[in-house]
Amino acid sequence: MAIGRSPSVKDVAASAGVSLGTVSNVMNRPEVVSAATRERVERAMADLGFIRNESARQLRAGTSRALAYVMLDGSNPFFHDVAQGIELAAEDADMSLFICNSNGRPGREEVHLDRLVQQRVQGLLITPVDPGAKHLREIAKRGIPVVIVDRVAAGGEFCSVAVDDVLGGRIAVEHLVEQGHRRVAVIGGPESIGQVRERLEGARQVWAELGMAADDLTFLPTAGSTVVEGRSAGERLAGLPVRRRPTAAFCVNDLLALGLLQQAIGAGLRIPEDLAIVGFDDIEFAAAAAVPLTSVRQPRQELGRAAAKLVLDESGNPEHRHEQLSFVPELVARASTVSRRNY
Amino acid sequence: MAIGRSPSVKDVAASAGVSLGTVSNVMNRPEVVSAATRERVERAMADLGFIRNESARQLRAGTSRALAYVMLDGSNPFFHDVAQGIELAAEDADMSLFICNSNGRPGREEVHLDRLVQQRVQGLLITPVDPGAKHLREIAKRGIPVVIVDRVAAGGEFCSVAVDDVLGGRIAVEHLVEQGHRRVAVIGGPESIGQVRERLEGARQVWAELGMAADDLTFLPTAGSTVVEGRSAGERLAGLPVRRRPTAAFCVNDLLALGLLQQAIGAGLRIPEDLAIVGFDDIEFAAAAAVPLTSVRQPRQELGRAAAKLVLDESGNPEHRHEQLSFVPELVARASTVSRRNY
DNA sequence: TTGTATGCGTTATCAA
DNA sequence: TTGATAACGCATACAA
Repeated sequence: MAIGRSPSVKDVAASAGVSLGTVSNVMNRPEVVSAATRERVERAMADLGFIRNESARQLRAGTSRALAYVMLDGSNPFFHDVAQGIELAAEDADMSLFICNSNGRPGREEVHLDRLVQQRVQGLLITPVDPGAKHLREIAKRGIPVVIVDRVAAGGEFCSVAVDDVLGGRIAVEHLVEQGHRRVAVIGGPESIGQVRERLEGARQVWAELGMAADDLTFLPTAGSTVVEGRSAGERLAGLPVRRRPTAAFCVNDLLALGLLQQAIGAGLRIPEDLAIVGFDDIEFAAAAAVPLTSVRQPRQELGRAAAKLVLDESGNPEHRHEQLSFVPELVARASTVSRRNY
Repeated sequence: MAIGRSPSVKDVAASAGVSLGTVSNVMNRPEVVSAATRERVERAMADLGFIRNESARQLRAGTSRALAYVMLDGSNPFFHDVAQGIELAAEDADMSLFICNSNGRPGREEVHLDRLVQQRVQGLLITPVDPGAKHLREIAKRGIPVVIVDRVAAGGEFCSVAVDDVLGGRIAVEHLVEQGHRRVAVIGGPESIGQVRERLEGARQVWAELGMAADDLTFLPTAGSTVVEGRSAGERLAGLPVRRRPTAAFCVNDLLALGLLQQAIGAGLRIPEDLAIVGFDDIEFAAAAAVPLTSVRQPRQELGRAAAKLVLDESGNPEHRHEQLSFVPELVARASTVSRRNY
């Protein structure tokens, strides 16, 4: 019964007493084979524990039935929600999804990309370290559909799916001004990240439009957008003289906001009375924070789903044209900016 | 220049004016080919943008150079840290890692598993929904190394890597008793999960050994181990009459603990004075909580690394014997159980 | 309806 | 040192 290697179509054919072509037909065009032989073949497959060898099928077909997503930062739950959206869309299309993580390192990103091209993935989704990197263009040139996720593809060379970050910055700061704040800090970094710049720009735009003094909008650059950086930003904030100290902070992502929140509470500040905080992304932990975090919500799963649909379209539809999809962010107000109780 | 499909060794051979075997040699045994031809071939490869087709190589080799990890719950950062550890070990062995997520659903798990077997992955790591499920045994029977992660493989059929959960429960509760607590709640669920039972058992063991009254250790079962469940457990706790209400809670994971923490703070309790809280896993968000969370630390990355080494060994070493590795958990005391300041 | 033959891209064996 | 050739497992065009 047990043979050393995995049983192949040939083994199944022999066992069922049919030719190898018939076995293949049972799998791929069952309607052309008679019920009797089909059943015989199916039993043989079950008996032998036959499982199709995907490599062989793929070699024959020229391409795989797999998509891949290279995410930027595995420690940020935001990307997992995006991945989940991609996964669901892939599932609908009967595709596999391989998830890789570059951790923000260009080198790792390239290693993953190389491997994925070797695997001949049918499509590639990526939140790149550098959206302008030339290896992305090279992959696209090979005919592999590439979709940029959570970044805008400059120059329209790729499809991309993102949220309107300028608008996101606008609604965050607009909300704070509505809550009565007149001195606001924008916290985030590094500035090399396009999103940081755009969210900051949105903040500045609306600040000016509302007639606020430019000096009262402080930008506090950080080395990264992590919890740790958020804490240290909080310390820097605390170091400012009281009369110039912002009464509210807009953090370019929730990790930063969570760090800031923690530091502020530890320092004895009341949230939002002493310091109001707005984050960005609305990850699950935002709502679950000790003081539930107001955040600019990105439709995380939808982002992923839409991106997956675009790769699939580019891969299958000869009429495909690149699109830059832009989603509208939405403010979710919670206790970190709005005090429920008035004492 | 541009040909429709990806260039193959044949194309490279033609372009370099050598035979296809020579091209293969350049890739796999460069020492046997003369410097001059090697260089010529390499230039041709670069010119054409040749990238080895992994499917073909794999078909030839019979197995892939990929490992896979099927994780149980993508929304729990714990599993991402484990995955990261696996990834690092895979990288060292020059292997790819495919990450899948069953989300606790047996059906998804099986779909992923099927696909991975079709891909002929070289080894499989999994935190299974049900460690006793027979499909795992079937995969192992095919000769694919299977390692159970974060669960103990009962019966020794597989290798497994886990933490001593009974001990984890012991040190958590021991710590609370040391802090002076005499009424403690253990929160977690569902009870079908072996770890929940074991951590609870450890708690009961040490409770008895320390001579405490059995009645004063309350088990509060939950439907799952999520932030939301933690919050609702907090509400149930608050509903208990004050004199029977526990002064401390041991949650079987950090997500629960974070939810409980949030609910308790929202209800105006002081942490740890009114309620002390211990979590389990020590995920990154534990330290970053508003009140930093005391937690039973699992060596998350180490778990992953060790698991990967075991699959690799099982795959390559004919002398391989199954092992059940057990790591020792460690208490990380933070502000949620120990008040720094005495007013 | 079923069988036979060919090729996908790679590696390895053997001969030159 | 290099070249020719077979084989991996599957899908398909074509023949029977």
